[in-house]
Amino acid sequence: MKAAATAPQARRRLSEVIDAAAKVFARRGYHGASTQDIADVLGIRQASLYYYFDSKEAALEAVCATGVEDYAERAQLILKQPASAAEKVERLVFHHLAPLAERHDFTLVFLRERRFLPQPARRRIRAIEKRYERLIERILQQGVSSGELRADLDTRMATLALLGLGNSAALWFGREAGATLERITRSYVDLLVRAFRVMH
Amino acid sequence: MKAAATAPQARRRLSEVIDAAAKVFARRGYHGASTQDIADVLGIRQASLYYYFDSKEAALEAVCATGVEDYAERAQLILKQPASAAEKVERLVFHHLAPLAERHDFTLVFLRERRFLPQPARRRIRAIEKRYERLIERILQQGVSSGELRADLDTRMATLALLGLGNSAALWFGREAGATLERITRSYVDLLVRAFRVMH
DNA sequence: CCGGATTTCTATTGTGCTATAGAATCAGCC
DNA sequence: GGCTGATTCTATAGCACAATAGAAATCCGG
Repeated sequence: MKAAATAPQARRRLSEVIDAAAKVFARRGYHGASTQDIADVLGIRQASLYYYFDSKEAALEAVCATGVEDYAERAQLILKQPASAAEKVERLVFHHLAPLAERHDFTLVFLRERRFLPQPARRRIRAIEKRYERLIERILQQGVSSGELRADLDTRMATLALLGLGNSAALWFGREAGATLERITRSYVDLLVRAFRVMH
Repeated sequence: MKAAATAPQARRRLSEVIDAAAKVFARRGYHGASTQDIADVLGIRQASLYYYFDSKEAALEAVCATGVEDYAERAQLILKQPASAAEKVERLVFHHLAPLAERHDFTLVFLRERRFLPQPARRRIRAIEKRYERLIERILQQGVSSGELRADLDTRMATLALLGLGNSAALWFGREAGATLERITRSYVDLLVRAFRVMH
């Protein structure tokens, strides 16, 4: 980001530009998208974008950052809440999938294009991801300790499974007929809880 | 493909070229990769590639086709085999993950870059995918009918879950320390079987 | 309605890329 | 040892793209 825009109007315009970048990157991929494509969405000239960004890569980082933010914070809250392990898994899945409704493009760009970020930006983004992953794993370990989840649960693989399910849903969400957020959430929570909890 | 290469030597050389394309597309993404990059891997000139392919897009299709082929065939065999539903799920997962050992690049390119194929090629590839998906769903339905899997299982979502798990593993396989194919397979089979089967 | 700040514009530079055309080289066989 | 087809080469056309410089337009508080 170039200008330290603080005025609310400026902020809003900047977020419109980021939205446009997200839309274009999601549709065409980072390298397949041109800055001209983004400008077209906004109805401005290609060069005008450089008032908002120093580079195309900076635009990608802004989109990816929007795509990851909040995940770790929400997981942190869930970790601390007094609730059963099953409820915590449900909340994790719910909050993982919910952004698909309003920020689908950002999620897609984060998942597919973050690997093209230049090293420093990539590390910044990866740190947030890692924090989120660790929180999920701790929530599962909590469930194991309390005896609600199976003692022999491989919590690392379980974490990757939960993330894999959620992230894969992002890839076909909107193209899979009949797959509402509610149905996906219900199915996945059901699946994970059955797989994780102790028998009874 | 340009030349109808039939000599075994020519076939082998062509597959070397496709391997190189897979490697480069996997690393840099389709649009981020140049034909020069592929030529560099092979130690030949950029223009020489056009002896093997009519276009960069044709190279992508060849890689994607290699990435999907065999999946549907194997699922077809599993569907017909006399085995328990749990065993069939195990074989499905096993055969879904096994190619990661030898054809990781092809799998990655298929998963991430197939969407950039021109319409006709994309349809050809998608037809194979669809067939694979339908076979998985039929195997699950078979298990429901036989009473081995829960009667209230949402087989469509279960199919997407199985695929989502397997495909997400492809994305981090090789970078996740300690995650051998065997461990991943075991964890995922265990997870899915617990989630799908009737209580007891 | 003035003046500074914000936003968008025109114009351009330089680079990298896919793809084509046609020449040169190589391998095997008669 | 030269013919033949397969493979790789040189050279280049032609276009698209990211990014810069600096001028114009627009907006807003006083």
